[in-house]
Amino acid sequence: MSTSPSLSYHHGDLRRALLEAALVILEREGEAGVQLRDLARAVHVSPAAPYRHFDSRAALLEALAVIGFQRFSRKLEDVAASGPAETGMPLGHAYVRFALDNPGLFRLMFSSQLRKDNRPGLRMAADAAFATLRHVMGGNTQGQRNAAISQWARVHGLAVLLLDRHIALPDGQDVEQLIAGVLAQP
Amino acid sequence: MSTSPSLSYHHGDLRRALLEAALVILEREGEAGVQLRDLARAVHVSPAAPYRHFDSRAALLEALAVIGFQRFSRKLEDVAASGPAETGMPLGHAYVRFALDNPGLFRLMFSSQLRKDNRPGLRMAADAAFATLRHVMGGNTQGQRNAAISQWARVHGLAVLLLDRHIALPDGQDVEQLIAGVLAQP
DNA sequence: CTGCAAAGTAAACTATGTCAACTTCACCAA
DNA sequence: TTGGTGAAGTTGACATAGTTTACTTTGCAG
Repeated sequence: MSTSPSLSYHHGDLRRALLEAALVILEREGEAGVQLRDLARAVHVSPAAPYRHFDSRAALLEALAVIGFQRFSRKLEDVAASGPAETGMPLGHAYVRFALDNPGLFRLMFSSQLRKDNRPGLRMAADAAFATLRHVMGGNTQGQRNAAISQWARVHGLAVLLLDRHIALPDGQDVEQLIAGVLAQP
Repeated sequence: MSTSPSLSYHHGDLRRALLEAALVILEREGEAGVQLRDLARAVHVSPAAPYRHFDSRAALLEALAVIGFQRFSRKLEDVAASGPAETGMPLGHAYVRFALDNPGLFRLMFSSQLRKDNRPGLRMAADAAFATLRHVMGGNTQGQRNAAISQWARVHGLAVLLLDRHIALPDGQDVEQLIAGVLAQP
């Protein structure tokens, strides 16, 4: 999958290579571990090379987060398409599972660092993903809206609290059981 | 409240002064804005002075987060003490309100950056705060436990999503109404 | 009065993001 | 074929922030 190691002056697909390397590091060391110089070294280019493709480190992180939202959105759509959504449970489960499967990415997507410098791309990607949610959950009246937000908040909160290991697992119970148990609540 | 501007060589209460300055900056610029050199300058000491009181920047941030959890815990206890907790609503409301009133602090408390370097002090402060929650909500059976976690997750998720402005307010509705509406859901 | 340890200072080291000036190279018009 | 041009990389340097080491000041115990 990795680009052919053309030893030429030009890398050929540096942007993608940087993002791939960044994703690996992001999951292994978290956002702070994603350093432009390291990425450059990992891909065998000079420290300044990434600037041909990203205005700044923040821009690269934004690109990562956007990718994250796209994958996230896709996952949710898949689930929504497969089942007729009797309950929101499968959707909620997919939401939490995505977070647990991509901890670094998920945290980056909801990082407040990125939110500060108002990056329209990120906002749009996030809105698109949430639009999927909103569409699936439906609800026009205020009551339905509140119910939908309540569900969303619960699922999101569960994901975040599990990610940060704030919820202690009772011995003999695995995460899946816990998620199912919590999402089964009214 | 600020320490008397004793122009002496020794500051007198540098640790507290640093934390106070850090809290202000934390709320104004977020975690990234909390820089040791800036804090030192703000308190009129040399850049290395903070190291007499904190091993590292991370240690200072941890101290801030611990303070946050203590305040948080106290808020929750106050609410729990005042009302007989018919519903969890007042507690949940206090939870969300704390987040909205102290955005920088709240985000720091749940920052994954700090969690990485396993800081026992932070973990203990967090556990103490959550113990309050657990105590108030009660619940020994697995069903009760799941219900409690469900409530907790919903409240936490609501706080986080509101902080990051991911929940759009319908026009003519303020945040309080939204919180009440969501927490009123079954 | 004396001396010692706590609390600050000064100066330097390192790492990282970032920029400016230069270089290569693929590609295309003449 | 040739020559130039712009995109993509390189080199070298700068600024800033965290951190360390060696030195200085000063309150205070004995």
